[in-house]
Amino acid sequence: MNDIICTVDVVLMTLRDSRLHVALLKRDHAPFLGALALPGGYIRAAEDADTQAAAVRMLREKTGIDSPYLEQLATFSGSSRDPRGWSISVAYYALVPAEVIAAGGHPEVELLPVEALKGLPFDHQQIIEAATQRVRNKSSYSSLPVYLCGENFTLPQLQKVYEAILGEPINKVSFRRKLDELDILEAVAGAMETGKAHRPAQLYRLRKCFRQQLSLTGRALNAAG
Amino acid sequence: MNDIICTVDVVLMTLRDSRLHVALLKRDHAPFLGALALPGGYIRAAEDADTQAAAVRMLREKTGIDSPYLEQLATFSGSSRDPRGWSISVAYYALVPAEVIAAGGHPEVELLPVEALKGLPFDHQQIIEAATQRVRNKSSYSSLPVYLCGENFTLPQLQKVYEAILGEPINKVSFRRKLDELDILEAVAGAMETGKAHRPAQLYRLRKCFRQQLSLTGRALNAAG
DNA sequence: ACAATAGTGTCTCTTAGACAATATCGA
DNA sequence: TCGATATTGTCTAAGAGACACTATTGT
Repeated sequence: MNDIICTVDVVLMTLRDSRLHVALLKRDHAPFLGALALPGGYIRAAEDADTQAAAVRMLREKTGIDSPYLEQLATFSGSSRDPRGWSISVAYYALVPAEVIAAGGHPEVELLPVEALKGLPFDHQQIIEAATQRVRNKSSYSSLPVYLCGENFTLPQLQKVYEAILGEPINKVSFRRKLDELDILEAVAGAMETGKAHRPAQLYRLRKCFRQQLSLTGRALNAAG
Repeated sequence: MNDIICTVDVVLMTLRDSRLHVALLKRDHAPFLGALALPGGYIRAAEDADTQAAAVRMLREKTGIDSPYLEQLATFSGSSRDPRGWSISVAYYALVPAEVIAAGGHPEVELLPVEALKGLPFDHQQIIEAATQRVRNKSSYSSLPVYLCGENFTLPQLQKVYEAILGEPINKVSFRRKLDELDILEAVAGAMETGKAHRPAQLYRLRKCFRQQLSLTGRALNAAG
């Protein structure tokens, strides 16, 4: 029918040491055999219902992860991005807590900070930059960052996640007001103890009805806008 | 290499009678021969540098238009959207003033309101809905709607365009304050006359440096947020 | 002069951010 | 009790919307 190479790539992101990281894997095929690259591969028309399903399969096969949040990012294409020929890559991005990546049981997954990446094959650098920009932008007006937290988290923890992504401090009162308005979190019975030498923080979790959907704040969470 | 059908579809939108319209064409090939559908077609690996170039070509061939604003919308895929088999459609959307469509020299182009479409082939209805949502959303925080105006326009005209897209009235003072802050428009020498029985409005145009890029307002232009 | 809409000044109300007071833990 | 951080109350400042006043045209 045609000679276009159809693939899917997944930008699996997490927060480690207050910095966004992306999951990369050593390629086990030519081209770029052995190079660190995004988990991805050919769409299999016979088994994938659509590209989203292909992305889910790819993530599961290569990292052992089923991410609750997986969104289409954009499609990258052209004759020069893949040495094998004219290709299309439908890119997706996923956000998970760092523990989930460890629990995936694929120790070969490498986490690298999204800045200071270099020498990536194909246009993977560009794809990662687009994903980073999307996450930063979307975090400024939505509840996206909760997917980077574990199931339970405290408000100060969540605020630190937002600040890490947005790269600037957030007003504590405004932040809590916003989350209160959104009404997407619910307090968990027990407070966080961990033996910290200060007042313990209340644990929260995403309310059931919001487990897989995002909430928009309507206004930016940060000052810059 | 594979059996995936690779196509591009373009949602060409304009404003007519204060309502968003989409350009549709009667299909001249099977499947769905004769049905109204989005302008689109196969990606030609031999002549298209990438999918964006394919969309530009498609728009030019089928409507005679070179749109200054053409953005990737999303990619639609799967085994069931096209009766010929597993397919990928990279969808783009373009915004032009209604006059540009007439000037394209393709009288077979039909303009239909984005609401009340029915019986479209493939998943074109869904693609158009996604484009409509994107335009509405993006208009609430950017200068996107200027691409629906002609080269010169008055502020009251531009405000009516915003209001038509957003579907709600905008505060005049806030609207002008916002545009003033954005600093993307410049006054044109002559005022609008047209013999209206009232004070004439100043004509404006997009400043050169903003001809092809969008400006973000940082805050929503409408009340709802 | 009148009708009609453009353009502008200003007041108010909402909301974001600063500041600070209170609460609660471990040491 | 002290140090540290969580949580909450309140004041202030910035920005959006309401209102209304002035400006300019054709009839």
